Amino acid sequence: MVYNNSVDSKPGSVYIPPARRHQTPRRAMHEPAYLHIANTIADRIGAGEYRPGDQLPTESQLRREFGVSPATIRRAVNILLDRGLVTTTQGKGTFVRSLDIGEAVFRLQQITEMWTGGGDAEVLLLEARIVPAHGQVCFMLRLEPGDPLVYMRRLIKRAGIPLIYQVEHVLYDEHRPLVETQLQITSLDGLLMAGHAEGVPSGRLTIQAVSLDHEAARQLAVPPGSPAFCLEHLFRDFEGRPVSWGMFLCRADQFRLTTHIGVSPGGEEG
Amino acid sequence: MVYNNSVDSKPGSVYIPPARRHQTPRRAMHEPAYLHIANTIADRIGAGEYRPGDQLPTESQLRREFGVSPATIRRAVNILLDRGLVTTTQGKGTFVRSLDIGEAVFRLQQITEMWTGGGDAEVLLLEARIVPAHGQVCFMLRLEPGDPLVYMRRLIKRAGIPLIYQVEHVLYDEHRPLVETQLQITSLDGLLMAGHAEGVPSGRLTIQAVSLDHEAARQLAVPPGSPAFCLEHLFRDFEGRPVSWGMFLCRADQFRLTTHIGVSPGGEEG
DNA sequence: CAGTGGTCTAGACCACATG
DNA sequence: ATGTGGTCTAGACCACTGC
Repeated sequence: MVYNNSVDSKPGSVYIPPARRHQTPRRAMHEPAYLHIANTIADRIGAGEYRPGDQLPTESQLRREFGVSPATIRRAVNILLDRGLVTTTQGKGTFVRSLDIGEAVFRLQQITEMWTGGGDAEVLLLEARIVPAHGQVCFMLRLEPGDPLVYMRRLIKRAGIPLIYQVEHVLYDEHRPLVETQLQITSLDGLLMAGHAEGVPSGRLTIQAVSLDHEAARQLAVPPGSPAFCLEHLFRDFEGRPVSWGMFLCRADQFRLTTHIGVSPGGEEG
Repeated sequence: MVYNNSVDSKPGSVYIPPARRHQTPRRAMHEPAYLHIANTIADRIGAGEYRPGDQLPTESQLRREFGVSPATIRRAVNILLDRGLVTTTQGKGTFVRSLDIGEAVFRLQQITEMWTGGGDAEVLLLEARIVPAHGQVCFMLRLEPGDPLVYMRRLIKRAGIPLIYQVEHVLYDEHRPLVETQLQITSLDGLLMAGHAEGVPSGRLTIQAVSLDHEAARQLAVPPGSPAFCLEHLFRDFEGRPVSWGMFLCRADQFRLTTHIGVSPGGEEG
């Protein structure tokens, strides 16, 4: 079957006629069945009805209980699977996982929301000039020492409080309008969009704890040696060549990452 | 339709006969079609074939191109969706997203792997005693001041290097065998399983940058004031009551979190 | 061998957006 | 009204596990 006929709707088929199709016997409407099923099972796990190590009802049993097709059950189980609540092994069954700290994932969005949430944040361009590459920058951006690149420093403030001190190196290439674009970025949206320009499809981010040096501490208005998150970023173009490298230094007293493991706390209806 | 007949296999149905069923015309075999399609599209985005803002081919076009059913295309698009590569809006289409730093997610597994990867890590129980609750612990575990709880300190070393200094408070309840279990945990697997015992289905984790105080710095063999990751954990039982609160202090020079955004770098076959 | 999860099909119906 | 994504069905086939 090549499956290239146009988008169906030939009357008289192998389908059950529209008679007695459940219009919306759904529980709260506008919640898909697969989501409802996934949430229901998750709630049972959270309530201890299904305990870690237990085998879940088989998909046949589940589809009988919920009265849906196999595919819908499969989709629900897949959701639980990548929520980390269960494991499945083919031929054996689906089992409730015990809680593993390693499952936790932290979303960087929590940090970016800090300066996109309220509209009163501002970006100050402290410095921007063309400098010759040297030291570690050469290695990160794969440049020869002396190659020109754009060096920039920015400060992000909110309600008068400095939050983030950013240092960035960008490839200097007169064939790309990158530089002009970069220099003008004193808006927030621009800083969030990686590379701040088109042609950047991928990047690597690293976060670690650091102590602030004198200059960074001065800009962030904290004592030297204060702790901070260091968010290092490296962006590449379509050919995989690095085009931008830098770091965001985030005051530790202003930033934290929080997440939940196991059954989510915002457990709505059951 | 109640859909409770047993698991099918009645011969002679509405299905196309096994004649000319593609056994494995799959590209590298053992790769599902939906995954292959998702990866193929992701590669095109990474190569700049589909640019940010562009509309992807409609699902009808895609299913013609790949010769699969609508459901398979949908599944592939869903994968791209929660990889953050595209957005979909009903009635309009599927569009390539421009890279957003906020999309990044960091997996805590990177940290736990540090002491589960090699087998030469060890856990030292520095202290364990029953103390009356006081101060912030009362608030976190919802206790009255003076209520008994178990106070523990542990040190995780690897290859002789101290990596993590852990402080933990656990509810003292003689009806639960929690205490005995807790005290014996000097193994790594036990530390990873949240709550270290059954009955803990959910938890909250927070990570932030801190400066080490004298005691922590001494245990970790670094100068006081050195930076560190502070991983705070709070676990709850099936009724939602907090049962355990503590923190892992991780030497900054030993731990970092790395992630990738956009098209993944380990892009295999195209 | 039967039971389980994993994949896929060929449609249908719905909700939404646009001209 | 047409085209888009979003959901779902009824059933098939496959791979794996365990008896």
